[in-house]
Amino acid sequence: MAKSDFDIGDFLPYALNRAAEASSRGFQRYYKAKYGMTRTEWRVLFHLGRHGAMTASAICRKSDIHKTKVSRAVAALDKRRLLVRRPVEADRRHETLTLTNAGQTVYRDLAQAAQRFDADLADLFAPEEQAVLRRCLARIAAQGDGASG
Amino acid sequence: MAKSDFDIGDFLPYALNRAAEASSRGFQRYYKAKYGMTRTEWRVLFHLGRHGAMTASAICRKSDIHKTKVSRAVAALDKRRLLVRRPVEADRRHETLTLTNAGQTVYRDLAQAAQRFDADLADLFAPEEQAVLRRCLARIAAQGDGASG
DNA sequence: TGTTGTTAGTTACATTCTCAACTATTATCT
DNA sequence: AGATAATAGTTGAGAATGTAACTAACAACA
Repeated sequence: MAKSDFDIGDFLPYALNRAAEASSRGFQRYYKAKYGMTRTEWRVLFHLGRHGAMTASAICRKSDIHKTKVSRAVAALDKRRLLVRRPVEADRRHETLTLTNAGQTVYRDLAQAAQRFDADLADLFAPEEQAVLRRCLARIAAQGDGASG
Repeated sequence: MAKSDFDIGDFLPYALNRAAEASSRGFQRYYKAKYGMTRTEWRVLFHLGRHGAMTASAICRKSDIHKTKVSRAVAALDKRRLLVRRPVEADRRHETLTLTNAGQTVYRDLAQAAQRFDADLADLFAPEEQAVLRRCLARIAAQGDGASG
């Protein structure tokens, strides 16, 4: 059964990882150099900028980021005054997170930069290829844990 | 220019990351639970198992893993007696790394497991889709740093 | 031979991640 | 009401990573 010539380059998770790292590098350098931001911080900022005020746990659900990472990212963004936390009256375990004006400015800048990087990447492919690629990626992500053993 | 409805899900590096993480999870759990291994350790082991004895710097070149990570992974594998280091007579800066019998056993087990996981993933796609996917991933990885601004 | 530069690999430090334990608040069930 | 469980979010310890500085061995050239 096991082909002895199975190479690590054939291993899909490996190929995905390398592509993910390569494609992230440029944008990562951008927000790191310009705002000293972490990937998690950027993602949290993005969710708030794109979808409006929400609680930390809502971000967790939407993004699949672990709550400790979100918690720390929120603390960092709060410290830099890019967002404010407001306790929810009805349930004081929750805090509503809202971007400040400064936070929205950063969000807009990063969102635009992200679009530029994305467009550059998209140039590598024909439209049909890109469609297939995105479809495949979505399917892999959706399949979640799956994969027997 | 900037479409305001640009969503994080549309951002290719993000989609790649999620797919990479989702696809890695199962296998990662496997080698972590069974051998207490790190991803870097597995990769180093794999290179040695697949391509035979080589030096640490050769592994760095082939795998694009940073030398400090390789160094630590080699130390860990050495400690568990999965490989042996043999200084190269002609140039004593080098060490030849060779898997022990125990190391080869682990390699074979992990290589087979990797193939199983890979096959399960491949089942998500039609053959043409899979071809396109792999081609796209290779192109992204190859493009390396690229991406202008 | 001695100086300078390069390469292989390790070590140190600061940051980030993971995982488990913890506090505070609300929900449930009797 | 009172005990128990669940949820939101934080904190702390240990592992993993990234970056830079370091040691040791070789190369090249005066």
